[in-house]
Amino acid sequence: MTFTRTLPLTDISADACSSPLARAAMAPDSADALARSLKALADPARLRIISIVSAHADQEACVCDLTDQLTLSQPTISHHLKVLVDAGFLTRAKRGTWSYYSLVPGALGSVAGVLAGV
Amino acid sequence: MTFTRTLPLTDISADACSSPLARAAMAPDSADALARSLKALADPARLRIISIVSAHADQEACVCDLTDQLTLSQPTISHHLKVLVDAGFLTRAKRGTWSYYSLVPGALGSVAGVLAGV
DNA sequence: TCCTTAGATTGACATTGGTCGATGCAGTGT
DNA sequence: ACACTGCATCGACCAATGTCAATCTAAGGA
Repeated sequence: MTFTRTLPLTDISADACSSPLARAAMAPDSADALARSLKALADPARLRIISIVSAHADQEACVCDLTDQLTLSQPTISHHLKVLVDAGFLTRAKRGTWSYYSLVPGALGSVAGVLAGV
Repeated sequence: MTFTRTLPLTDISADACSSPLARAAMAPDSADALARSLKALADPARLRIISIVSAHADQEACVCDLTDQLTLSQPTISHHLKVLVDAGFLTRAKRGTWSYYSLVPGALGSVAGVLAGV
């Protein structure tokens, strides 16, 4: 069944506390995706890892660079690196005995951009 | 005791895998602070809350707006709101029976800016 | 071939974090 | 005064997360 109603412009749907919307809210899916990215970044050790990698002239650092500067065990650092790779912020390149980690270009900026637009 | 050594430009300190630095890495304190902010944002429900608040024309929403749109219990939503207020992303204004939450201007953009500069 | 080294993986542990039901509390209307 | 409503707080529970010691794997050098 359908209704046709004439309402004054000041009518606010059912609830007295609600105010009008200027635009649509974020979709649940987008919120999930952004939250996953932010979770990967929301750790001091991981932020420092990203910072150390990006501080290198060639945007690349090996694990030994990180174990030197972070007061964390090697397995823990390896764990954080995996989280960042899985989240798409770093890539791993193995050369000889060493593993080199690089920033994925634009990944951080993309998250920052989405965040600013929320 | 002090040393004076003459080294070729290609010398890389002690470790063979290390490459030169272009700039300093993030300080541990800064990493902690940024991580705290990101942790507050790194949850789908909280991102949607921020989005719903900012979607309102007056940048303000009451709790009933949120309980309508999020499939979460009222105490859970209240918990998320507290996290966001404590982190400095929202402010609370109680008027009559209702609590209205507003965005703190620039808070989100500030985090996005710091993130982009890491 | 054996030993050493760089780093990833596993398993265990303690801590944090998200969720809800129950309760408390301040405004509002009757 | 009383009941009701909107929201915050509390207590408990379970899942997710950060950390490390121990182990495993692959690459290099003797």
